[in-house]
Amino acid sequence: MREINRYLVTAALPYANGPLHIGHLAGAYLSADIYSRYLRLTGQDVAFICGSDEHGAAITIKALQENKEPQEIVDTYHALFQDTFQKMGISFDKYHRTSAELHHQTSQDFFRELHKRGEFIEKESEQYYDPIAKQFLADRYIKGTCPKCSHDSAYGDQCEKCGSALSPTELINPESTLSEGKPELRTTTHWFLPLDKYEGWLNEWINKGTVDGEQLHFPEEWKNHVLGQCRSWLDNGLHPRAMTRDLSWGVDVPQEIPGAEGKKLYVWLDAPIGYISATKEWAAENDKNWEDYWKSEDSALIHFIGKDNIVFHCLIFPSILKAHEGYVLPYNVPANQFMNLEGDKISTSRNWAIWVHEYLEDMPDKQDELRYALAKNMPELKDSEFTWKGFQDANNNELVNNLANFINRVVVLTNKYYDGAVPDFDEDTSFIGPEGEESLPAFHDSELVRLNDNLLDYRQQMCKFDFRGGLKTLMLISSQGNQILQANEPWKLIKEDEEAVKPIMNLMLQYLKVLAVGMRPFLPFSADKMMTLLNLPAITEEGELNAIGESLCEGELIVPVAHKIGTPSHLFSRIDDEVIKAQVEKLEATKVASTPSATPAAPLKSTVQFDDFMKMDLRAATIIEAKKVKKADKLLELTLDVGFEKRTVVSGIAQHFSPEEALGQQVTLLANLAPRKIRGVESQGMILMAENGDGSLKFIQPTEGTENGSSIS
RNA sequence: GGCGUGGUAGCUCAGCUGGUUAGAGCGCAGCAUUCAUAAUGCUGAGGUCGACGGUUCAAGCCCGUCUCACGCUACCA
Repeated sequence: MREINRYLVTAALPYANGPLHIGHLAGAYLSADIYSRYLRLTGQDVAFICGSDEHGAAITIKALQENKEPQEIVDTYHALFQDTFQKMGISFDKYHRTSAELHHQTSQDFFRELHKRGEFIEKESEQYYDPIAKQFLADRYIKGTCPKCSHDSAYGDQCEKCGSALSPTELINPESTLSEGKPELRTTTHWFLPLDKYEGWLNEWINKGTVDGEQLHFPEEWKNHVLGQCRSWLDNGLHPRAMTRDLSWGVDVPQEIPGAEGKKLYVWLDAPIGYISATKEWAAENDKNWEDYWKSEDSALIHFIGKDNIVFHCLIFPSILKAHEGYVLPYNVPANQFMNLEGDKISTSRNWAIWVHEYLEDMPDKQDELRYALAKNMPELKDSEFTWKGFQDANNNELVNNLANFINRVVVLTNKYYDGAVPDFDEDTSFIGPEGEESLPAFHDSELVRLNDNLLDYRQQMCKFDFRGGLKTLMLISSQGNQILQANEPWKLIKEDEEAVKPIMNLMLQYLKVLAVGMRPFLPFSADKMMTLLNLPAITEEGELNAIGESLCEGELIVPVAHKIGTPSHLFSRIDDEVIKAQVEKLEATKVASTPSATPAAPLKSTVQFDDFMKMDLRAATIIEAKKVKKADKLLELTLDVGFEKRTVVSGIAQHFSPEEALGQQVTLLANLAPRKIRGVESQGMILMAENGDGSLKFIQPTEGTENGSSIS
């Protein structure tokens, strides 16, 4: 196995079209930060890299909606991200952005190299082109009449009214949203990465960790859900994947390549290369060589991501790296699952989230409290749940009552008995250990060893990405400190035998330093306060953990005798019920605010002529049979009584209505829609639905007394 | 629909390659204690380990069926 001498830690690039919520932190950033800080404490060479993902159609759309330039949108969110991460203590070595010139160059060079090597397959297809704007149009840039509901401004990929997924060529009267002109079909070329060709080595690499027999990682160290997802894809066979798009906002395909005009790199190619360009920028600023981190056999590349990104980071990006040659492949991808909030999925669109920038305003200087609550309950192996009550309990019962209180009682006693100076002691003085065990000669030494054993447990857990376990071990150290104090009762003992108190208090002070350093990855702000409290030099994350471990092993003190500590001050404070109640109410209020009236209505579509409308034949009809379409989650097969005949219609409403609910409903039918086979069933028309702001669907129903088959106009 | 991952005490979660009475933290009850932010310590009560069936001397852990949650994917005129 190769030796590892440096680590490149990445956290998923956040997409610059909305603020960060606690799910983002719990999913990738906090884990990545904890791990990076931990590695630094063990003296490792670490580059912790991230940046804003600023390209893609979604950002252009948002810009259009808000009547802004895409650059304005990404500037706003990039600034917000930077600020939020910095305030939360996420210790990126470099936080970059994909709109940076360096990134454009880097990703273009990458594409060039792959192209030169002949790794791409070129595929032609017919696509709409706007002759006025002189570019191919992404699906989202084409509007037209929905063939399903006759909604007159359906997008090329989806009709927002009826929710149908569309392909641009299906639209009636397509129109470019850029120029409002009529687009024409033209042949366009795209470059595909033939993932199917890589199946062989990917299989070996994922399942055995080897490439050409060389051990690159250990699959048994990877998380189950990560391996499972990868194997699932591999077993089902991979397919070529387009690496370019016809878009206006993104990284240009190198223009010297024939056919590149108007083409942009696919964001999923562009984004992970952002890790590379960010590393380059960092290296240039810090007198490092970026290639050491990306191209050297003794570097470990670790991607922290959420579970929705697994395939990309475990299969597609590695394929890209390998096709280019010279790059290391990921050593581990410790993807987290998702964090739910108060019993519900976190949802940006439903505004069911705790926004980190708002938290920072509402709860000033409580970054570590949030970091603790998230870390303690991180979705490392399965989805987890965040509740405000849980947050309060974790703060009050664990941070305040256990940790901060332990620290405080030690500092108070030390100041009271020894005027703040670490006491010297007779090594043969005995006392009681945390489990109430009998004291032995030189007990203090063996207690230091025990402390080190805990530290070793902690280190092992941290190495295995078991951060919750590591945090728990630290809290155990704090608990054991409380136990030792309780068992020995120095406040009583001091009246009978002053000498006997000294080894106990000395040991407790050693505990405090271990806690301060060990907690640094989780609670960076508080760890610093602890060091100040102990009047010790600030933690620089340059191998302090190793130094402590070595000393403890040898039975040496890590806080020397006679060292003068600071005066007591509280590390954490209680969070009252009212504060929690206010947050819960704020969250509940978003549920009300997200009701249809508060959701912005879909923009009006462009004007149509009367004749266009008259082309549609709308009829009243009643659903007389309804059943689920097999092998389709969203489809109901409906039989409609249209008065003069019966029709079969397949409709994508199964997730909103059960067959029983649909049965007997009178609906509006678009009767002259061209028939189409869906999942083997011919659908003769389409029923009209209204979509509310919350995404729920309602039938468009004639009032009572309407006869089936009557014409609607 | 296919594939993947999970469903363990009131709550949030651990349980390695199957092995004696299933664990932790919080909450709850009782006792002890006061140095400390009404903090701490000890003891205890709580689980048919999603359901059913199977393999085994032995299953939370293996196999099958089902169910629920989440992710990826297909479908969505």
